[in-house]
Amino acid sequence: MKAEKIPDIIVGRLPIYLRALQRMADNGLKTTSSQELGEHVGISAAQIRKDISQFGDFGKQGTGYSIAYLLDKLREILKVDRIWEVALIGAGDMGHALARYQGFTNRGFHIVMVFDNDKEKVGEKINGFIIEDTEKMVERLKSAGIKMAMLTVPAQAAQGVTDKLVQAGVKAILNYAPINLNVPPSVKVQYIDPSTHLQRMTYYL
Amino acid sequence: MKAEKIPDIIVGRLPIYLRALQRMADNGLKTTSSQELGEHVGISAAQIRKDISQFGDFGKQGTGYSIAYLLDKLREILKVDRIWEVALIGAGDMGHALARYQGFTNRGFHIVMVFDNDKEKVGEKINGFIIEDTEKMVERLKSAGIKMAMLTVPAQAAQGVTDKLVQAGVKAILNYAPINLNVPPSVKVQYIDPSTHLQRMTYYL
DNA sequence: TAGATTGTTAATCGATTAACAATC
DNA sequence: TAGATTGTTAATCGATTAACAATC
Repeated sequence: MKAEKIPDIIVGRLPIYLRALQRMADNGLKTTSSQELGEHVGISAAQIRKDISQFGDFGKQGTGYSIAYLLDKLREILKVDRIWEVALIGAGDMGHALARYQGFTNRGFHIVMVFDNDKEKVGEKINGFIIEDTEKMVERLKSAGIKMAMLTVPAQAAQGVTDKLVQAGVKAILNYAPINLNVPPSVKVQYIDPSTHLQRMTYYL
Repeated sequence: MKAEKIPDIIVGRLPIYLRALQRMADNGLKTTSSQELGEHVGISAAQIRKDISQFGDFGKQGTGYSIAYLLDKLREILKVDRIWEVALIGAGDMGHALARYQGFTNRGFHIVMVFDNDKEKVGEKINGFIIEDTEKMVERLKSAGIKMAMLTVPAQAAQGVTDKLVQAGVKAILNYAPINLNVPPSVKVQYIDPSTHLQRMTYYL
């Protein structure tokens, strides 16, 4: 185990391992090997061992990894051994789909607030949440100490909302708007843009 | 310009450049430089010049790049100088949101079919499309010659549907199900899993 | 014990950056 | 012309793979 700074590219693979291990556990498996896990996620066994060994000696020679133990450790490393409260900004179609999405449960996340700047929508209920006015967002996020947000507003509104999120102390943004966001280095952004993802594949067609 | 094989990591950045340039064009800008584009997308000027120069000499010393010309070239390279017909499999919340999504227009994609295996949903209309039965999917995709699909079915159904897509000749899959898909090397997959994306950020919180 | 598989080292491979001649 | 910026080369940096001693 090394205590040095872990490259971003390795951190990025851990959730993939976590997801595959979770699935193995759900299927009743008890142990796995770097070889087997690698086949599941399409990554070489050597790389998986190297990645995991950055954080500790979690395996056993001859038998591999205890799935339950490795799951625990990965959740701990990724800090998803707890539930993170997430704000959802933008109550359009995509916002609605995320508000109803079941896939956050057991993965460490829970939507607790929904905002929209459309006065017509404010006050409406969506999956049990009352849509709140974006004008009150900074105050609400600050007082609730929320660190994560999902952004499903139109592209032209995204940077403005982002500035407010940063101001409110949000440190991680999952951005569905098809635009690059400008944030200070202390704030992380992940991008989900279906068109961009599709365009990564058309080159090969 | 080199005619050699282009690394996947470079191809993956082109849609980001394309999106930023599109935005500049929308804002009425005519030319840009690797420096300026780099500031927009958070990539070094040197890398942008190197990436672009893999495909040709599209810039001019002293003045930079014509935005319109570079847009044309990037669209051509990425093969989004045409409209790709895309099938949507899974008419749940996420499927509905994608069926209504406006962001595919002008980016090279058009949803033309929607499938679901729920007999209750089959026949229903969603954004003008009639939801079709997954049983008829392979035949329908084959005869329409569709090469791209978006998958928004539950995780436990995803691999089965994927096998049928591959059988139908689909070569690019945008997978929203939180599971790794097994496909032949000739088929490309891109993954969108909000929980995985969020978990890439919690490590830094 | 024999077989399997880890963690780690060294070698290889690939990607990024810095620098600058060419030239618009 | 002078200033700006490209395309490209060489240097640096980082990531992946192969191999194997350690050991369960």
